[in-house]
Amino acid sequence: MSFWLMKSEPDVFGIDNLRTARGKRTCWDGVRNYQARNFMRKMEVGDRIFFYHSNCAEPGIVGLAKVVKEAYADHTAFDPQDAHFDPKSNRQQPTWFMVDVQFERKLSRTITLSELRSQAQSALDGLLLLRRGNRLSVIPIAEKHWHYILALE
DNA sequence: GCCAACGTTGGC
DNA sequence: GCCAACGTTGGC
Repeated sequence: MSFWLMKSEPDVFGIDNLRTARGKRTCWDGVRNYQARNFMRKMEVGDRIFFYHSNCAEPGIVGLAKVVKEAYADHTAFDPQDAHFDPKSNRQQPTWFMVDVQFERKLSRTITLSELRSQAQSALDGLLLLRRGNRLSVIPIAEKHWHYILALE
């Protein structure tokens, strides 16, 4: 089993959108970055996910989710009407993939980015989320970091 | 293959 | 709204 962090903008799709989605689950479509795509293709059913709110007043981890379907073609790349349409991707040989994720629970409070950053030099050394200039929307989390961060709740 | 221009991400 | 960081594109 592996551990991940996935970013989403709360104004677009926040933790409450996942909580109230049908089956409390959704397909994670729209990823158009090769590194993030490659991480998603490594995901397995049962993998744990930190749900992270980005581009908002208080960026940080707000909930937990899990992988419920492994990577498959992101159909939004085939739709010319979709904002994430990519003419280079096709059904025979898809460029982009998505996984399905399911809500587990909200945290009792937001574990903020600044809080994580304050420990970047010690307990959370090497956390990719804290790497300078990092913009990846899908990030692997070391198991020891996962447990440490959860204990901050 | 280099690199400038451009678009996007995301913290602040 | 600003801007640094980064990825992608396209001319050469």
